[in-house]
Amino acid sequence: MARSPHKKSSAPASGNAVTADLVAVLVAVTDGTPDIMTIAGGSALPSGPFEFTHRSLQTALRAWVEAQTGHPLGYVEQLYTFADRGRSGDAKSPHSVSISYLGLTREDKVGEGFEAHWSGWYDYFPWEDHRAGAPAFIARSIAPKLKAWAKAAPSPTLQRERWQRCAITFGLDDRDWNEELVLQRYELLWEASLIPEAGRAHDREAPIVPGKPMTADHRRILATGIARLRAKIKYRPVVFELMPAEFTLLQLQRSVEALAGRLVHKQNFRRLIEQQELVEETGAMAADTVGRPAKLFRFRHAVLAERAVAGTKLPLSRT
Amino acid sequence: MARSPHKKSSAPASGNAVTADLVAVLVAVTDGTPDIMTIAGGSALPSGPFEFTHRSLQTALRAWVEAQTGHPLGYVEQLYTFADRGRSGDAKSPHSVSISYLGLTREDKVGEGFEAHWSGWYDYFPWEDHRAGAPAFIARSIAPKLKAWAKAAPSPTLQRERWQRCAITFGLDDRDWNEELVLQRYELLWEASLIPEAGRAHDREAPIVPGKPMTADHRRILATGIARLRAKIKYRPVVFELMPAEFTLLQLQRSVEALAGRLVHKQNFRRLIEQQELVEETGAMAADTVGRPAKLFRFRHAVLAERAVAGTKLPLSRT
DNA sequence: ACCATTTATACTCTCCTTGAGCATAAGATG
DNA sequence: CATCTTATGCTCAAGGAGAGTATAAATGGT
Repeated sequence: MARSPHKKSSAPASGNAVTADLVAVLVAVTDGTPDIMTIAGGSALPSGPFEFTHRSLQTALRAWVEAQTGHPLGYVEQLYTFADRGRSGDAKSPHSVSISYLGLTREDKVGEGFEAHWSGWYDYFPWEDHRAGAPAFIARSIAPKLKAWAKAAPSPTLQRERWQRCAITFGLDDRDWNEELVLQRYELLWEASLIPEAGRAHDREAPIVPGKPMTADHRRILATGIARLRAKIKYRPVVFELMPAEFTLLQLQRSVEALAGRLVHKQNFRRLIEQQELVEETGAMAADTVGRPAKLFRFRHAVLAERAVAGTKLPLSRT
Repeated sequence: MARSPHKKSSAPASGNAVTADLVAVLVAVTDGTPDIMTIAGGSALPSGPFEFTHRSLQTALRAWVEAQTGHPLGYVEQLYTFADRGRSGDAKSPHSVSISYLGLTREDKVGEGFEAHWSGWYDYFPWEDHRAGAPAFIARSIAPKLKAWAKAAPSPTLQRERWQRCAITFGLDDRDWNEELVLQRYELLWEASLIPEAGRAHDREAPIVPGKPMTADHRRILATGIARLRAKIKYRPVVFELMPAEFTLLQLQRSVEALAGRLVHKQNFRRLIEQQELVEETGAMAADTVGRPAKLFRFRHAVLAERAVAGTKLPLSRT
């Protein structure tokens, strides 16, 4: 950076030209399955160069997604910006800045003629789904590999620190599982060379953990998006962006659980939703259900005005 | 964005070249005053083009700041990325992408020969300091102007919505003050043309609110940084990045209060800090104090390992 | 020496939230 | 009609948060 006081207009004549790319984590929930939009057979997130014909980054993203899926994006939030030095080894390759976004959409139809389609996000992060308890392969497969990695640290102190980190992020040694640590877990697995994308030559033989890989750092971006969303649903009414116009409280709960990757106490969930007046009855009842029919609710859009900025609560502890 | 699946390397030959700028919100706290680093006589945040000789954006920022102040940056976090279409009207001006960062630093010395210096952040946002209660000019000056703006809306419904928004963000009509809504307040004042930076020609005569303006959108970036920091101190032990090696609990409390812009209950503050084992006694006592001398504490760096990712609590309600 | 003042520090108390469980209602199915 | 399934209402105990009381340890003035 230069010392000169804010002189954007006097742009450097050379060397600093870059391209700007957008990368999108588009989320939808269908029948309790959280999906993300992917291209290239599920091996990449949708991405492309930013066109400066748009007013802003967000506008560009919305326009593109809406053209792609035919549906408006309910909620859009910027995630993170990286700088890439072009492909390694290829000095001619241009520098680029990648700006990633999280987008929530209600429907999961993808326009015809596009190669984009929806993939379940737990295909990429099977260890993140704790709705049926901690997946067995964490204890059976991941934990031992992490232990081996921790043991491989040069000093006993470092070994202990590594293992402590593993135990915290993966909820080992009787610790609680923290569903928000998606990115930390991914980065830990990367460091331990348990992720194919990390594949350094000398680690080719390293044992690998389940989960579908993605191009470049796309799985990391996805992890960032999931982490952000899991944190956000706890204090902002964003879940509703993923719901149909009318829904039962159980459907709402299932969506929250799908995102959080863990179950919540049903009665407490209802208590919180109702006491916050986030929803109102439509008067109708859910059709063709098993068991007692449930009331249908709709999101009270008024709350967006009442406390567009204020909080929401969900029975997911925020420790 | 293009439909092509992830082809960064096949960069567009034209039109998409941009420059990347970094903008920094650097925060330090001295004697209960939160400061930010500014240039150009306090009218701009430090910024400059990103040099691709650095490994990453964060590295570039750190290097630059350390060169500038001679001190390592304790904590760095990305804030937001904007795209600018060059200066309006100047078609030749290059497009640019501005990436803003929040940085915390312990000392507030600025290297010699630089024009950078520290400014109190409440100079720019006087309405954000509620440590001595709500500033009188909010009720006396801001609220009436906001009310006038709300009344100017075309329909009664819109008038009500506008006013509701004002009341929520500024804690009017007996609502609670929410210190995290820094950005929302700034944007509201902007919309109401009460901010010089908003200055549209036809509003030149509009009454203006106290607070020092900044170049371009720098005050908005600063608002983003303050908001982020106010939110962060509630669940991450970042305050310590701003403290000297040893401090009393009151000093720590004053720093938190300086950032949050509001007072906290002393006994409860201590209770929380101690029960979380964030600090440990140094054994020494504070010198030359008024009143009973206080024990000196230091931050327990171990907690960064123990729960690098886990939470912290402060007696600031998160409604 | 004594007192007012200032800050430090230890407890207590009450209300609210949260996590969890029990009980009952209202449908479908055989 | 018994049983299964989901919906929905209610209670209870433990912990946390907000706020107040009481006491201790220093300083400076009279």
